[in-house]
Amino acid sequence: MSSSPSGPASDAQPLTQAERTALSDKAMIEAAIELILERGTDKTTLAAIGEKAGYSRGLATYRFGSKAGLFDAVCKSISRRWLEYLKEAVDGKTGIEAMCAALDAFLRFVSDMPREARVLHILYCGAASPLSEYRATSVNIHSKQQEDVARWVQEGIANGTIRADVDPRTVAAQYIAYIGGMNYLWIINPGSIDFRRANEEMKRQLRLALAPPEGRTPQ
Amino acid sequence: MSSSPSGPASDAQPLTQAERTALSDKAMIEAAIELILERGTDKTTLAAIGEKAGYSRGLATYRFGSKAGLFDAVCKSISRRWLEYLKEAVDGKTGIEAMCAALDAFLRFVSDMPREARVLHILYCGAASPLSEYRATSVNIHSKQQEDVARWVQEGIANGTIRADVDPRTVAAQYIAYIGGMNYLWIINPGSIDFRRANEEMKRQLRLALAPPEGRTPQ
DNA sequence: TGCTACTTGCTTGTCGTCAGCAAGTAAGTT
DNA sequence: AACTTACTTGCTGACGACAAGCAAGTAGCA
Repeated sequence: MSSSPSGPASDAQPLTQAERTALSDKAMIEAAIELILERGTDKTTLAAIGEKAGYSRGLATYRFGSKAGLFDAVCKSISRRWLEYLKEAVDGKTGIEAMCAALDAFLRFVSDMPREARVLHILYCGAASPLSEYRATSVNIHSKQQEDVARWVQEGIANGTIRADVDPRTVAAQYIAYIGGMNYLWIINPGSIDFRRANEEMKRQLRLALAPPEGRTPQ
Repeated sequence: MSSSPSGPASDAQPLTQAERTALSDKAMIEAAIELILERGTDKTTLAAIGEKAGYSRGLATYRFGSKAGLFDAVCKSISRRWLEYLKEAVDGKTGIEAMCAALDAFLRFVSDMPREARVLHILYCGAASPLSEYRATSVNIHSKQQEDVARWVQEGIANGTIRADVDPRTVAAQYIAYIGGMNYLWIINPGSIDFRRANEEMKRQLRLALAPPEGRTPQ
């Protein structure tokens, strides 16, 4: 705002059109994250986002079409980063091990990028409202994650590390619900949750609840 | 709107002031619930609430002070009804039995009053936003519920129905998180959740995870 | 009981702000 | 130089919030 009168990158050689949009997109998404953290979604205006990003008040609307469109983009941007954490942690694991690894990955994500984790959840919450224009994004991400977890459970059943009488889809829903719910409690009242301890406890309970009755059956 | 030109109760003897406000309050909260279900919080206007309730566009603002004030009132109104369900179901129970009874109560609440359950969750979601003016309400309710659950766990430990090495506060947070998370998944994508089945599964897992290692220790 | 002063419930007029749009300007591309 | 794309500016309708006014209920006093 003070150093660069014509935008956030006025120096050096000219940028290509693609580079320009990528730059302004990124700046606006970053600005949106900060403003949502500060004021929440309601009190964040498209004009403020554009200007905080170093552009005009109109750019956010022009680029993303609407407030919901912009939030959708922020949602997708942060989700992508979270999925990288998840992918790396789970890698080839299955069954209970995959579920525990995912819990750890989530804890790491929340520790490394608390701002993004917070904003992502705030946006997911917005998706609970009827007629929400980015509900589809939330549904897709949650469905995909549920499917992933259900597959881990199924594989765990197949190789004998998970008792055979649980329903993979139900367990998956419970698992995703637990993570989302903890995140909510942490967001509205951070002091009341010992996230690390809850995670350790949860891993223990997963083993207790999902392991086959008497030691491993021979695989 | 069609039958009563001067409000929702134009017939019979005149009402006292207190009765009049009670009536209009109730009408507006009911109207708000319907509109939130239809359009979500963002697209519900104070004017629409007042008019749907059979009054003027200005009454909702006048009575509740602001949009947030109105949502806070709706939140409290529905919470009160939910707590009645909870109280009746749990009654004098403790430990795992109380936790299972509360799960059943929640399922019953969602079945009996799906509209209210939905709206309550939508409002709780709104409380996740920074600067939310009814966040305090959500925090209070969730804290109180967490304390209740922690007490059940503690009592369960005391009478030997719950293993002694769990942390009541942590278990309580997980339990509340689970319920809230399931509610969210159900709201954004009702088809993907078999609520009843998940409940049965959850009750089984609570018993597995919280019961003492080898049968009951003598109380 | 009837009259008057006062309080409270509710409505209408108005203002500032914001999302969204359309027309215009500047920067990059061929 | 002609064209496309990135971005800005001017504008409008809608909404939240407020304030002034009207009407219905209440209380004091004969």
